Formats: sequence, structure tokens, C-alpha cells
Amino acid sequence: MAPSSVQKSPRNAVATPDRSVEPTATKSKILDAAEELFMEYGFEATSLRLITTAAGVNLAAVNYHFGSKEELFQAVLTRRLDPMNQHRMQLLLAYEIASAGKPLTCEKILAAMFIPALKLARDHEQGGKNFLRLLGRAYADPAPFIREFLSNQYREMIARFRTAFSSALPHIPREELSWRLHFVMGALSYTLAGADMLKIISQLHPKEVTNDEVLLKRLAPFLAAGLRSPGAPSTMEDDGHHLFHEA
Amino acid sequence: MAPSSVQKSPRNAVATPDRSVEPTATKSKILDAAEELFMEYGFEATSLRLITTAAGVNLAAVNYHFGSKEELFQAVLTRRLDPMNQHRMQLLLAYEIASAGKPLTCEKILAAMFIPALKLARDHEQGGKNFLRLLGRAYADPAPFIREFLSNQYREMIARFRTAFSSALPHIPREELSWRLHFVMGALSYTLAGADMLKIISQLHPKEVTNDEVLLKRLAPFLAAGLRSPGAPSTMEDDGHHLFHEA
DNA sequence: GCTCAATTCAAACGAACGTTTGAACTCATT
DNA sequence: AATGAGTTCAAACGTTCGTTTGAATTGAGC
Repeated sequence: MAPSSVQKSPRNAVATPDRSVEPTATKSKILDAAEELFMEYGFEATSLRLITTAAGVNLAAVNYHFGSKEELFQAVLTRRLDPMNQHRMQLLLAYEIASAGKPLTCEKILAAMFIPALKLARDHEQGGKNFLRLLGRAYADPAPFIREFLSNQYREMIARFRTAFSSALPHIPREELSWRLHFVMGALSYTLAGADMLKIISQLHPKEVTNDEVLLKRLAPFLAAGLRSPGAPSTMEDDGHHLFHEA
Repeated sequence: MAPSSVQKSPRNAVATPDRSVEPTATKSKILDAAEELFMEYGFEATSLRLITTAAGVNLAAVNYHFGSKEELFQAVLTRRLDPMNQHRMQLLLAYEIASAGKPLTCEKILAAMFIPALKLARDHEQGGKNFLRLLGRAYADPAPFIREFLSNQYREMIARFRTAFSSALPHIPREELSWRLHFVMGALSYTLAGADMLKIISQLHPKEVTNDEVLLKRLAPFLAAGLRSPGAPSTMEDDGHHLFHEA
């Protein structure tokens, strides 16, 4: 009988002599299975029975170790998202220090966003690129607890990168830059999530579609060009732009 | 007792004298309620009981008129998606005819993609912009029947626009263009779907976030610049691009 | 060897789900 | 007035869901 709020850590005292390597094997097995299945079917369509069966643990183990299905989902995201975003920020800081006060290029800032994502996709042979797809889908999930969780998880990193882009693109007004940053996040997460959809667009090379490295190498220059563009009217009123006139 | 496959049309014979305007009021009420609720909670999390209660019809009416929950979802999408994509293609054709054989600009092609979406968001005061959000989320939904449905629904339009972009950007290799078209679709659908997420990035003007017209007016130039960019290496091998070297 | 807290387990809980059923109702046509 | 196809309705179907329960099992500390 585990209390719901107070989490009990299984290893707390002296040595945990024998199998001390594993921070509760059950917990890890659940996280791994949940990551893969949430990625495949989404949050709502993935049942706890499916997860616990795949993990080889008892059904009640999820509620015992995580409290609820929602908290399990957040734990799945946090396990990889937290290190990734911290990696992003320290990479950005390293670039800024290396540039000795001069503003960074857009490509450099985008690299600070993308490299940790690529590292995540490469390093853990299991769950790595699966997690990126899961993350991209979580962005578009309508469940309020997911949106709120991601919002909190990303707030600090987004604010950090906005000021970086603001220095790199001083001629772009604050509001316009916010929009463009939104587009960047959108293209990134959609790209990571929608490997399937690409098969529709380019009916070639169905095998290397899931090669995230190639994918992001093409995305970064695309986005950098958009970020640098003189672009739309900076104020609200229509200043005679030719684009949106009905035919 | 309605058969599942054979659909019975209520108006078939002579005149349907009195309330002939409505193509079964029940069907429309279900579609309207389902559109709004699917948009708000997603496919899995929206129950038929919630839909039928909101529509003010009997629970069994969905299975009677549409066959199943999945077919209802497809009907919700088809009702607006089909006219929108046809509008896109005839707009593109009109532009091509008007240009007298000369290739179109990227902005013009993007306009052919965006104007029908804007028209959809504006015209129907009810369900208009809601539908765009629903559509954006459906793109990222992992349910196989949704992905397959959208894939079929979009195949013709995507092919049509790819050849248009190919003429507008003859110097971009076929494969690279497929990637960029993918990014365009991604940024568009994510942008339409994720009005909430923008609040995180720009903590200003929370009211006009849902103004799709302003949104797309900023997105189009951003994407056009990305499409035109000299961009990434055109072949697979790394030709010394400076971007992705770990710090 | 006993204690006791942490963990695992089989079983069940109540609720909600999509779907089906068969009777009741509507209404243009005979 | 009777017919009969189209539609609506309340009720129930069987299944699956997330969660809870209480007993069994485990393993370190006394």
C-alpha cells in the first residue's frame, strides 16, 4: 500500500549490496515499455494493461510506483526532456562565451537547439528516436495536463533562446520574432513527429525517412533562412502587401 | 435498423415538401457538435455520449447515420477538407493560367495553399477556425485510420503543389524539395493547431493569438524565404557544412 | 529467527466506453 | 384509415478502462 503523494525510494540506506545498479528495475521497465507504447498509440489509446504486460510487471505496479497513468506519462517525458533542455541551454551558453560578446548566427543558435535532440536520437539505441516522435506528438495532444506540463517544462528554455535570437536578429521586432520562434518550434516538432507523413510527400527512400540526422540537417538551413527574412509587415495594418488578395 | 454499409438517404424521392432545406437535421447537428468536441478533446477522449448530448440527439443516432465513431470522425473531416483542397487546386490552376506559362513565385503558390484555409476560418462563423485546429491535431494523431484517411485525402493536392513548387524552384533538387514541402506542411498544420502553445512563447496579446489571418500572413513570408534558400548540401554526404559539429 | 517496511501479486471494483436491440414514433403515400 | 419505410428512442449489451484492495513475498536490520 503505497501512498499516492509520498514517493518511497527503494534505495535509501547503506549499500543495497547485490543489484545496486538498478534504481528499481520495475520502474525502469515500466518507463521503457510506456515510452515505446505511448509513442506508437498515443496517451489515450495506450492502456496500462498493455504497458505492464509489455514490461513484464504486475498491473498495479504503475499506480504503486507512479501514482497514476498521467503521472507515468509525465515521468516518461521528464526522463529525457529535462536533460535535453538543460543540454540545450548549456550549449547555447558555451557558444555565447566562445563568441566573446559578439551576437551568434541563427545557425549557431539553431544548432544549440538541434544537437541535443540529435544526441538524444543517437545515444540511447533503445527509445532514442522513438522518444522524439513521442515528444512531437505530445505537442499536439489536446489533453490539458499534457499541454500544461510541456508548457512548464519548456518555459525556461524558450525564454533563454528568445533572447538569443533577439540578439542575433536585432532588426526583427519583438512580436515578429515571437511568431518566428513559434514557427521554428512547430516545424521542428512536427518534423520529428511525422516521419510517416513524409512518405506521402516524397514517395522515395522510404527507408531513410526515419534518419533524424539527415532530416534536421535539412531543416536547420530552411529555418535559418526564414528567421533572417525581411518578411512580413512589422505592424498590424495591411501595408499593401500583395499576397493575400482573393483571386 | 439501418445497415452498416448501405447508407440510406432520407431525401431521395420527389420533393420532401416541408423542411426540405435541411439534409437531415440530426446529421448536421451531430457533425457540428462532433467537430467542436473532437477539436477540444481529440478523437479518443471524446465519447459518443458527449457528442450526442451536446447535439441534442439520441445516442444511437451516430451509429444509425454514420455507422461508427471512426466514420463519424472521417465525415467531420471530409465535410470541410474536401472543398478546401479542391479550392486550393483550382486557385493554383487560376494562378498558373494568369501567369501565361511563366513559373509562379513561391509566395503565389503559398497563397494558393493558405487562402482557402483562411476562407475556411473566416466564412463559417461556427466551426471555422475550430476546424483548422482540429485538422492540425489530426495530422499528429497516431491512430492508423486517421493517418490513412488524411494520406488519401491529401495525396492529389500534395502532388499538384509539388510540381508547382518544382517549376518555381528549378534549381532545388527533387529530394530536397520534398523535404521542404514537408516542412511547409508541418509549420502550417502545427501553427493552425497550436494556438495555445504560442502563449508560452510570446506572453503578449493573448487575445489575438487565435487570429488566423494575422498568423498566416506572418507564416507565408517565413516559409517562402526557407523555400528559396540555397540551403543544405544537395547530396547525402557531409560536404563540410559547419553546422553540426558537437561543441 | 524475528520484525517490519517495501514491493509484488491476483482479484476485484465501479465507471465509462462503443455498439446493438426492438419497440415507438413520424409522415407521405395509398 | 391503413401501410410501411425512415427515423428516434430508452435500455441494455459485453468489453475495457484506471484504480484499489488485501494478502503474499522479499530482504535488510535487530
